[in-house]
Amino acid sequence: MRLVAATNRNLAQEVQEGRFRQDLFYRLNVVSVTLPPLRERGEDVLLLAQHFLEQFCARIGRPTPQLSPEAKQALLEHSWPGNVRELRNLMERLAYLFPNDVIRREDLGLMHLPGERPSTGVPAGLPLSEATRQFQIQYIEQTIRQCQGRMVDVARRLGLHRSNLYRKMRQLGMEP
Amino acid sequence: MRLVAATNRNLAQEVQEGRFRQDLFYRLNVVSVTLPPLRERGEDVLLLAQHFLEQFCARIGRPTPQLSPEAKQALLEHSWPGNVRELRNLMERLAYLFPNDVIRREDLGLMHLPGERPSTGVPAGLPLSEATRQFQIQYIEQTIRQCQGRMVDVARRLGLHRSNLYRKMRQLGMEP
DNA sequence: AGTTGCAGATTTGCAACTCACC
DNA sequence: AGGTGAGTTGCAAATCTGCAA
Repeated sequence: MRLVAATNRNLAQEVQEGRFRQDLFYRLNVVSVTLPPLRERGEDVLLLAQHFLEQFCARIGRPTPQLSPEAKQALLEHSWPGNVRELRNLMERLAYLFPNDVIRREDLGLMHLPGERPSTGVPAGLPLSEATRQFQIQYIEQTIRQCQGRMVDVARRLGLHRSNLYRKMRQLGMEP
Repeated sequence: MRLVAATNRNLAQEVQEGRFRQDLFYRLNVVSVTLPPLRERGEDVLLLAQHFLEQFCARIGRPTPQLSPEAKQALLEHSWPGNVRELRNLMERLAYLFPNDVIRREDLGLMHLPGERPSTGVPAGLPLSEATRQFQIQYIEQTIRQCQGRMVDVARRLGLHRSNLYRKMRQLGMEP
């Protein structure tokens, strides 16, 4: 760990002082920029959480507590509107406020914030068929709106034959 | 450019398989998060645009069109409130909607906005099949993350039989 | 605009299988 | 020896698609 941390310092420093290859820096940049937001990074959330927790606990000189399985699940399900910053702050709070051996789900105090939806606009946990159904309804409705109801245009934009557009709509249970 | 994508994949993979220090990976991420937004990155916008355009055109098997000088100028002047994601979506739209040799400034339709962000997380104007493909990729990836890679659980949550989950993933073009 | 019939393509569930790991 | 989980394959049945009417 010490070694890696040192590497990091050097890297950031090199970049700032222009000794680090700009194209390599660019690569890293692209890699990172292309990375999805925290909520889409799955297990990384846990790795990061662990990392922050250790870091803060070490700073204030207390042993690092474990995250309970339920707590981990909660971390994975949270949408992290505040991205890494939010995760970091949460871990800091935990390090200070919960001097237990194990961090439980309740300790996190995450709860679903209103307006918190997965990036797809469709709630998680549904069967794929149902999730897809909801998505397609939204998508078709949106297209109908954009074509102002002209179904020929709608069908063309959706890449469907007219007949199948109607069939699809009936199958999805949309009436108008 | 292709190399960058490959590098990214490998890096993420290395991390997952534990051969790449997780904290170093985290460092890279932080480095990137701290980087200036797209609008301040000058010519990178054009490089990225070109890259995405090639990528999407290749996927649907059409020759890559050129960006006219005016179009390039427009790309550079745009403020990219949606960052790289927005740029990527735009190039995808172009690949599908404008089968011309040259993409003109008007084709970009940048000017207006920022209301046009669809609630679905998938860009508008795509064929339903392609839009659905993208949605399902996101949805499945999200589920895999929440199940931390245990494909039995993933299949159960998606209401699919395991075998069909794998078939679906291959059909959608997701390998890892 | 909206429907239907039909043939061909796709997708599904299911079971059975291999492979690896412990 | 078990036991678990990943990943694949062969069918037949169900579903979806394009086309023409």
